[in-house]
Amino acid sequence: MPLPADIPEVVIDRLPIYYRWLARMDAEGRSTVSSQELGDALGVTPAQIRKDLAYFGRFGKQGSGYSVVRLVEELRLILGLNRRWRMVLVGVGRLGRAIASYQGFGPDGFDLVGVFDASEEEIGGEVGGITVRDVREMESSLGAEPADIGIVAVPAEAAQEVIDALVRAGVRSILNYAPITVQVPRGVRIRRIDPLLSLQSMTYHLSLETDERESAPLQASA
Amino acid sequence: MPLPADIPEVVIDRLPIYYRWLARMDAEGRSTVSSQELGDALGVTPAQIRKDLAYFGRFGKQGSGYSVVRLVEELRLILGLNRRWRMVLVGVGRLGRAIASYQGFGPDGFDLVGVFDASEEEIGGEVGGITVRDVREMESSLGAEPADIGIVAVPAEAAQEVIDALVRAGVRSILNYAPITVQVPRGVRIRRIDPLLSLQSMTYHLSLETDERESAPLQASA
DNA sequence: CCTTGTGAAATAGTTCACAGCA
DNA sequence: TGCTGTGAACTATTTCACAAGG
Repeated sequence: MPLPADIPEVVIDRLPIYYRWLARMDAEGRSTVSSQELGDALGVTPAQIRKDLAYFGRFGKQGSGYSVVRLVEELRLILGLNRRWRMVLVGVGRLGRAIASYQGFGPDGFDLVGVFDASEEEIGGEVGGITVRDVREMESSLGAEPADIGIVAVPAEAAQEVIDALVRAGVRSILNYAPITVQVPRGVRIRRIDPLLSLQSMTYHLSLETDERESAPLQASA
Repeated sequence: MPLPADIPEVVIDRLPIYYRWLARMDAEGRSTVSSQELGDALGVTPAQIRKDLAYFGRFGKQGSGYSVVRLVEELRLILGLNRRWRMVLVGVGRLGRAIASYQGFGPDGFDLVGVFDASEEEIGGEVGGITVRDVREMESSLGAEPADIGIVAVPAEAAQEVIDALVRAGVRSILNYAPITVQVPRGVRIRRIDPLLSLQSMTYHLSLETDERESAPLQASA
């Protein structure tokens, strides 16, 4: 592999989107695709797609475009989807249970291998087919059986503490569902899944539109 | 209000993050905060915070910083959080049910006012205290009782169709939980909640780290 | 003719650094 | 003194536009 220099994060974020569409096309038997068509399907400019892919190699053929199978395979390698990843979940409230029972991660190479909670009532119980362990023994558990990714689904108040523990346990990538901004040391990667933030930025635009609509008659008559 | 020109989307996306932290500080009785402290808490540079806020007005005081209550109130107005928003949910599978029963939206002004599904077995049932209606009557239902925001939690195959129907029904903001990229006409705002994409971009970095660690000894000896 | 890969140009976003005010 | 608001400088990202290859 070319093992690239430093690729902008935005580029990395788009690759899974390309990958998903291409994998679907591949499953449907499509053999080639142009940056134009891929871009049309995904709402991205063709130039951007070509630039993004060019960071990693020269996968296309002038005149015909990209081989779908080839590109799927390249993206699998680039994104590290050619192996399985071990995830642990912390928090088995409503949300944690929903995540644990979600069947959509497994087929893509993500295995839930551990579940932790702080509540006496949950510890020892079973969630998503896995026995819930005490979050206080998480650090030592992960020492013996490391995990690649931590999923945090605890209340906001507990999130920082849980994330600190995950980091101490050597987890370098965290998916945070708790509605709070937490600190992580350099080298640890954290992503938030926070629908409320999305809703609140959407209402900014909705409010603007309402204001415009209300003031439009005034402007028209002015 | 200043009713600003065109604010970059990234700025709008940060406001709810500021808002959340400030609301918490306000609840704890904090009276003022500097851009420095806010930035430290949220992992943002102070200059960025000042620039972001300056798009909307001059809320700070030299020497002392920002009044927390004042800023919370300003952000409430800017983000349109001074009123309630009507949301409809489409899809009552596992994920849809989890969303419907999530109690975290209500306190922030988001009300679930309608739930739709395509399955005969679900229609007429109850989810999150609301009767599930046939998605085929969604358009006319929303004509009578409009909604501001649509939440899509259907399988990927159905998502585009459902979103088209929401758009026809006049919904201008959509939160898409379906694992697929869909098309919306200009003027309609869509945000995806897609944990798998986050995981897949995290594994890019995880793979890189693994590669580095493995090749480090070779480099050291070279 | 069609479509890639890519420098160069353009646009967008962030950070600096400091005047000015409390 | 401490901190905001803000032009100016810088950095990042996107788009353009075209040579070159199939």
